[in-house]
Amino acid sequence: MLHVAEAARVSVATVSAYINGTTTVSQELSARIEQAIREIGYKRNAIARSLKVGTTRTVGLTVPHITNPFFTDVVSVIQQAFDRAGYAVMLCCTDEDLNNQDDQIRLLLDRMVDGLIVARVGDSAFLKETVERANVPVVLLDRECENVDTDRVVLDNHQAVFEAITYLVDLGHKRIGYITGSFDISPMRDRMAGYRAALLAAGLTFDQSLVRSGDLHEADGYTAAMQLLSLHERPTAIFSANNPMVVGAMKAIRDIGLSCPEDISIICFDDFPWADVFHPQLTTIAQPVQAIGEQAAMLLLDRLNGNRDAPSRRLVLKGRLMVRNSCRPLSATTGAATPKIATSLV
Amino acid sequence: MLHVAEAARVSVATVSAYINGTTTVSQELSARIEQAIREIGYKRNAIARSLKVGTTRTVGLTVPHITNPFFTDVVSVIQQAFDRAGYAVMLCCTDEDLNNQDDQIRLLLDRMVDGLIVARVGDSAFLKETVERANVPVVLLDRECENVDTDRVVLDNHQAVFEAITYLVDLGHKRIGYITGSFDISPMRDRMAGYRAALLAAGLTFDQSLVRSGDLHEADGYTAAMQLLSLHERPTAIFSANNPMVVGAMKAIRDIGLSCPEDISIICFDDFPWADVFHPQLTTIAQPVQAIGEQAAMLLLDRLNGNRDAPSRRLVLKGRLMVRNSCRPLSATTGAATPKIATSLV
DNA sequence: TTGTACGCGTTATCAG
DNA sequence: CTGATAACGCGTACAA
Repeated sequence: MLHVAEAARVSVATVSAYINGTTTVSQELSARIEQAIREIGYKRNAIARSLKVGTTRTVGLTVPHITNPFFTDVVSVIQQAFDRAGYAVMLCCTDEDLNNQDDQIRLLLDRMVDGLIVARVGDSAFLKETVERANVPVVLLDRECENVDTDRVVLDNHQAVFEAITYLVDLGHKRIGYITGSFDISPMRDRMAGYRAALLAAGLTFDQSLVRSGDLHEADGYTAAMQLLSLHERPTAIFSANNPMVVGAMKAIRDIGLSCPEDISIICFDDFPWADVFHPQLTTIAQPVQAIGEQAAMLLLDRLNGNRDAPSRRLVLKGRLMVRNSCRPLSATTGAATPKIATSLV
Repeated sequence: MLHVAEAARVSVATVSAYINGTTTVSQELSARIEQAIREIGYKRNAIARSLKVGTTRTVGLTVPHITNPFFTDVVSVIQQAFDRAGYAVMLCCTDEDLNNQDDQIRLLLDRMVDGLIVARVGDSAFLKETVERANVPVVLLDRECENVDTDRVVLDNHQAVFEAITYLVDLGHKRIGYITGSFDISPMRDRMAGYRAALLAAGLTFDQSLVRSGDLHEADGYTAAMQLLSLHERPTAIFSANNPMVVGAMKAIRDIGLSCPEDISIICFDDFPWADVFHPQLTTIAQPVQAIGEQAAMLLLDRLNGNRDAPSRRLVLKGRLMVRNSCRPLSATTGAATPKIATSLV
């Protein structure tokens, strides 16, 4: 900028005023400055600017795994929204690890991000502290954080799973396997609650042996499904609480020599682009990823635009059951009666 | 830092020296500083530091679409690599738009990123200029940029497609439809060249009417496949030059009442996690995403670590044909003979 | 309308 | 081993 000022034979203050439009600069000087800028190829240094004005026009975004199609989509939408608003976004993946998350948030804060969107993992005291002490707005995504008072956008997980399980029950299924992640994140708790509520509403009893817990990865889904399918009294349907795990479950079904939906019905949480192209066309619970991403961005942008003192907002969106063809009526399920026989033998 | 200095009754210079280990600080002062830091909860301001030292420990990454599974994976790997190295990464999606790309690179440069990884779109004079003028190291990813002298990691697209088409030819296919993106990016040119070379090697003649061009999106694949399948002399196999377009192609096949692999064989570029779980299990060309991401990160990190003057490096990796069950011998293809009849009628 | 002087938080230099 | 001071590049009172 100094160079520009010299080349244009004006002061740096004038150049700054011209660039930021703070005050009107005379035609003549404007022209000289404009030319000098072009000649020098001057670019304003955003870092120096940030140091002065205390804002970086950069936000931080942390998600567990970007390869999980749900997060892929949400990240994509959020990125676009901030791009439009002239913000850069720093992306971090926690890999479901609390220490990573804390480190990354620290990293982001050190770099003076103006705001943070986090799909948290675990119960982070540090995150809570950040929300309360650091003066950067934080919006929580997908996963609740009960003891933290800040903006958030979440799904009505209970309702979504209730609907899905009820659909299965209406098809006649009574033994519905359930593959879940650890209950230290709210979606897993709420989804399980939806499962139990649907069972209860249908007059079915909850059977702990039909529930298998994993760590949200494909391999965990595989193991869980293997165990479920090896049960004496095999479930006739399986619900997977996330997408990567259902891939593992499908592989288990294949490896064990069964097929879907003939032998077993499948529903999973989170839709994906291929769902209605390949067979079986999976019945899924689709989250409104577009809305989720846009709302999260909107909440943060609103704070960034100055609305700091409004009480924290909680947006809860609805999932949608995408009925395709991975579920069959119990009566049409191969060996639907076998379990009964097996049971009576035991 | 000033506060810390005051609280510890030392100068800021000493605090800085202590924090950075620039010079040894006496036990006593170290203790006082340490305590002051803890009490104040002092965190070093990375922005101010960047302004002074001229480095941000942040890199920029631009890709066309993060929802394209290939880029999802590569971004994930790159993100992890830089995370390990203590760098933050700013992610931008160009949406295959040259103006977006230029804007985003400018944005990144303004923020003084230490380096750039770009899966470019179009022929950007600005990108070329950036590489030559700006003194930030740039590594090109996936897409070549002939007239730009910088590090890059690309795939041997020619060989990969040659192998895939040859596989199809060996199955007896003679009319192989080809769905491509615009030829202004190198992979599309090279893949097409591989297609033609394979045809030539097999003594088959290239038929322009079997080639359809789209804009890399799912919808384009749909349109292209529809046109191909409506040809009087229908192709017996289709190759899609990327992943999103094959999803569209599969939908077209479904909507037109055909099925894969019975009526038509399919191969597409880029593998995806579901490929071997659902039917048809798509035969694909898998790129070594892990290696691509790691190498790209490695190339940039090497420059960042001071190796600035080495001549630019070009890493070319090999794709792998993942043979599954979306391709059948021509003899086993339903209506394999029909085209001949149709032709003779015309 | 334009210019001067100062501060943002750090680090590097150099004198003590 | 420590401290004063000058940058880094920019924005902004305030004075002219």
